Amino acid sequence: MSSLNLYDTKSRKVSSFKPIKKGEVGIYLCGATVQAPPHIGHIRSGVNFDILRRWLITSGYKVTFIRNVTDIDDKIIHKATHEEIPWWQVAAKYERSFTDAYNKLNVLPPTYEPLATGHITQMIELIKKLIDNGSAYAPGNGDVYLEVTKVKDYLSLSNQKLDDLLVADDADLKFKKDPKDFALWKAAKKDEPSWPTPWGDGRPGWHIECSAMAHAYLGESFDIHGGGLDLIFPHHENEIAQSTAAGFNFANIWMHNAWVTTSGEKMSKSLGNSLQVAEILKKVRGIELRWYLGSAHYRSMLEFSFEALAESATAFKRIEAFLSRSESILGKEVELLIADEFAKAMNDDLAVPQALAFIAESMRIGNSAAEDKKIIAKTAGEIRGALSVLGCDPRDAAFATTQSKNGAIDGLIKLALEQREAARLRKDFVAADQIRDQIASLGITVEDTSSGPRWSY
RNA sequence: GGUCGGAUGGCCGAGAGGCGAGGCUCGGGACUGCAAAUCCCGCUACACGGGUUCAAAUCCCGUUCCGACCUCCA
Repeated sequence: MSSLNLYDTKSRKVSSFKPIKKGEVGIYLCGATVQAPPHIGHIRSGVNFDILRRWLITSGYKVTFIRNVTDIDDKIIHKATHEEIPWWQVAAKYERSFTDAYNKLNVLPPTYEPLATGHITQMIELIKKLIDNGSAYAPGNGDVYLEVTKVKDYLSLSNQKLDDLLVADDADLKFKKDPKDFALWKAAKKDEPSWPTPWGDGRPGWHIECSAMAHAYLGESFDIHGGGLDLIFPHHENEIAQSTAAGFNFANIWMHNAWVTTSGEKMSKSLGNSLQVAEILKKVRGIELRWYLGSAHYRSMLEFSFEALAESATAFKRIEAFLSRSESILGKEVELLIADEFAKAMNDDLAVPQALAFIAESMRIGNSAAEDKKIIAKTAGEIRGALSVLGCDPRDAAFATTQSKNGAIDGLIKLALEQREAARLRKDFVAADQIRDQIASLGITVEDTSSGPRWSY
């Protein structure tokens, strides 16, 4: 069996994955800033990294997966002020909407999901360390800045030069030694939430939380750090700066997922609510949305359209139908198998599109096999195994439906179908079709097969 | 200005020197009382202009267009 190769943003190459500790993987994923409900771009990131995680688990690794929640930032404060409610109510509300979206798309809960505001102590410790070793300074206005010119290899992740960066027009030159120095800690403005520190009351800068929490849960060095493309600079660059300035090795490899785009552009708030996860789930099931979001390679832009989503859902239903047909032929639940070809695709930097081609080919073989149980068990098993890694196993409890498995209903349908079979035998097709139509109007599909009628919800 | 990605058939979406990934849609056929499902066949694409090569969607040079980031961002 092949072994895992992953693309690293820093080296810009695909190379063999070597965990720091044999058999174990530590992953830190930048999660949501909970200031609005999730749109499908946010959740694509969750799905992409969930596929990575599931593949690592399937490959035999013990995975520690940390995904943070940023529950304090400018927008949260702004929204709280605007809505006249405490900041933590804003954060809690949207944190729940993210959790709900993750659950509906079968994104596994992280091993731990730390909140930024729960780790102020760790942040203060880290900042102290940075001040003590001369990497950071507190100019007396209550802020603490990291001195970027003192950081070795600053901007190596995004491959930029410090001098090439555009300087923000409103850069504070009164207290900053260099306009590109960034805040580790921000002094509290009037009526803002704050925490006491040796430098005065304030709140965390944007990047310090991830350095502090990754350190707290994964240690000084860990395997994979992930997030969306736009986090490369400044967020991840600054995380690296803070962590390495503190003497940590930090992340070994960096993985970034690409956007969900609309009309070729990154999603923006101007699109309104239509692309929020909750809205899309009114049109398709969670498993279908997940299938769609996971189907493109994680480093490729995914051009969203409702048409493409609907087509994708159609394709997925075919696979589901194949699995349930297989179950009825086998007379038992399909066993999960991992095919070599599927593993090979996944090991190649999670080449999901190749994996999908494998699924399509297996399904063709399975469908052509009539009722050959050996072939059905293999193809259906390998397909279910693949779906499971992709988080789209229809039998996964996360997608449990409320469909009735009531014996009385099953019996009544069977009775109706017997009536229809009788009508068909006496060539009374008008009556037979009438029964089928009536059953169909209840949302039940009837298919005639060589071994009698088959029905499904 | 700097950094980084794109452009592939009706649509989505892989590939990165040599047998046309795959899916969806559409058309034809097989099967079927019909329908559905399934299978088979078809729809021969790689932004543009040069070049390298026996061979280029893929490599090189140039051009056009689109997008992302440059301290709010998945």
